[in-house]
Amino acid sequence: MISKSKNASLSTILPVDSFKELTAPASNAAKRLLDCIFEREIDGELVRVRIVETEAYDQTDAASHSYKGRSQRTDIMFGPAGYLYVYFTYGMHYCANVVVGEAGYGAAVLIRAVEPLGNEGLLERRRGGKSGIELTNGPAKLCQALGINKQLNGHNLREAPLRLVLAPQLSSEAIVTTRRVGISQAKDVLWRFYVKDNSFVSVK
DNA sequence: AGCGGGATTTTCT
DNA sequence: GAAAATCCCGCTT
Repeated sequence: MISKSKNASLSTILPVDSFKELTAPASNAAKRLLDCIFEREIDGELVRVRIVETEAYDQTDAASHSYKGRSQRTDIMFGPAGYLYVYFTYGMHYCANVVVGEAGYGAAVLIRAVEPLGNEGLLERRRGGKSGIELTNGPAKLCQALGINKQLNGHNLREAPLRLVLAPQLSSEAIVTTRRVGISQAKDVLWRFYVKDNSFVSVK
């Protein structure tokens, strides 16, 4: 039971929701998420990975699932920041996004690549024997490696079995900005970001 | 090293 | 009915 102190201010008692830093536009949050950590519990084991490549998608952007408004599929994108949006694509693959921005604004950041921080044996098994950068250097690859599927759509990233832990903002000199991958609308928008010189980045 | 096709389901027109 | 925020394999240079 937490008792209320007479003297302590409210801000020292209540935990700060760090996900409020994931503000719109989605491009802002996409840069903010570089270098941040996912902690995934799977098969009773813990795997930590570092985000090294992201893409921004928001409702002002023709390439975004949220562009044409809320639907059954995109509903989670219009919720508050800090939840997972998982979609299925090309008949085979899942892709993972972090919902960003205020509730009511449809925005999310696609996680395109992560760098494993230990326990790579588990990832290798889930990836059918692949190893090294092939474990997680693509949006569907990292979902397979981390066991992310539609069951985790709408998951709160403050909770097990998949937590997002924010790291300090990466310096702008360490971030490369480019066009997004695999889209046909809004091709020239520079909303893809990755950690400079990181070998896990999917497309250089 | 680069190109082409197949896998296979959700979503919207 | 077609396209899709992809990946992998096999064939050709």
